[in-house]
Amino acid sequence: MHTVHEAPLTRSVEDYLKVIYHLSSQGGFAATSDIAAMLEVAPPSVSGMVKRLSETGLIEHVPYRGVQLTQQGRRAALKMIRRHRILETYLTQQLGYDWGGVHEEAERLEHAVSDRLIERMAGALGEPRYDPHGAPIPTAAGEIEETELLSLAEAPVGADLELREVGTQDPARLSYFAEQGLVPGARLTVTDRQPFNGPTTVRLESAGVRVVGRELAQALRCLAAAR
Amino acid sequence: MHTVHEAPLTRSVEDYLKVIYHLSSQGGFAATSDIAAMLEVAPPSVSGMVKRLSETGLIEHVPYRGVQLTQQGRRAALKMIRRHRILETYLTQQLGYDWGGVHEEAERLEHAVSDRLIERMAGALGEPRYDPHGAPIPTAAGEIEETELLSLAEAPVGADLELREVGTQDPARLSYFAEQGLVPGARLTVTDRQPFNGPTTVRLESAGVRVVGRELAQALRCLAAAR
DNA sequence: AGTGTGAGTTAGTTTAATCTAAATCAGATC
DNA sequence: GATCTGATTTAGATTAAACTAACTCACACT
Ligand SMILES: [Mn+2]
Ligand SMILES: [Mn+2]
Ligand SMILES: [Mn+2]
Ligand SMILES: [Mn+2]
Repeated sequence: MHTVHEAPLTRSVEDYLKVIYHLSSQGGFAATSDIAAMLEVAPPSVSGMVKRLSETGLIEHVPYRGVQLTQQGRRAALKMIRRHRILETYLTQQLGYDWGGVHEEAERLEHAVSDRLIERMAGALGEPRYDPHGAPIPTAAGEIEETELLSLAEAPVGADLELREVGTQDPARLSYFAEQGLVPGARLTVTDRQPFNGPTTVRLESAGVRVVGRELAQALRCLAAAR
Repeated sequence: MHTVHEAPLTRSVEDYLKVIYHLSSQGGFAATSDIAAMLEVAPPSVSGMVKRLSETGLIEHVPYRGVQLTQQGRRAALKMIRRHRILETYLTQQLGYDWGGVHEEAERLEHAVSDRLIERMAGALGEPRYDPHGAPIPTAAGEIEETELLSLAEAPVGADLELREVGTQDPARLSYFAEQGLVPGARLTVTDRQPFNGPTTVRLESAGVRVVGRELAQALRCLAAAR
């Protein structure tokens, strides 16, 4: 089990790997333009980086089709995702950050912390399994829980659901969700959906009725509630 | 009090400013070769950076003599030193780091944290005034305590002293100091000094006698003890 | 005053990461 | 099957930060 040389990755490389992980997690290829959009860089910048990453063996590139992570790349991506989510959890629970402001801070810190620090934070938190947005935290060994979740926008009327994960990192949306009681763990029943991409209406178990437009509903990822 | 543009500083620039601060804190100029040695880069790298920093107005360069910080540069340096020392204190007090391992971690984190995070950490610690090595922490406003300290290597025999600051960041030396009880706050009396740069012998108020070689004694900075 | 030496600077190269402009590809449409 | 179009790649430039090799300066010593 001797790991070879392992040149340290740059901040840029680490961010590319995370984005490629997210874009290809449903099995497909990550497209150049999608990577560019998520990282807010120009497409040629991505082409350049893609060449270097595939020479290093972190990704597989099929020209004009897209990229996928190799085993090595996936390992590195999951390590960064663990760092990011442990940091978000720590900042929220120990330093009073709210779940809107935490992403930006973690986005920078994830590249600067040592493994040691992350494990100390995880220890102080009692090895948390989910971040403040409900996203699963990969283990130090690189395993991640993969639960099929259903977005609220496509849940059938009548379904009893548990909100598990809030899939946005926009502070404004997050603070709106929080004030609506739409947070991970919330129990709800879908009572109505309007046609033509219209809003979904839900009844929250511990609060009132909420009408959620399609765009926001897509970010709310749920699981059939245990009853 | 409107601050102009303020382009964000790079990691490199921030480290240069800190080093220049330390090298010129006794009033003089920081020499190119000293900067190079402390940052572990080649002298021409320093010359190049010096040109850029003086164009930006962060330092004043007198060719062949050295550099000094401008007001703006000093402000930026003190901000980094605050970050570094708050981080060291936080890692030590909240996350179980020992005072040997903490410097390296802070050296990277100081460039990634936000002002907000630093102030949260400082708040959680009760606005600490000294870091784990006894070094004063600049305030958020950029003020730093400047106490004249006497190195143990030059303290007269017979002096009653309080050890205030341990001026090294080498983990091996730090752990040796800790096991000898030579930590900030320790009270001691100088009982002997051998000639020709020989060792200093001290009696620790709450422990026994210690013989300290010249090199280590120079790192122990003391103040005449209040009695 | 002349000279030697070490410190400092200049010149030129390298690598990572970005950009814009231009060329090319692949798949959809006619 | 030819053509259009948007996505992708290539080409070439820029900036930060480092390096080595070569040159130059300041100053101490003779
Ligand atoms: Mn990041
Ligand atoms: Mn998150
Ligand atoms: Mn640093
Ligand atoms: Mn310190």
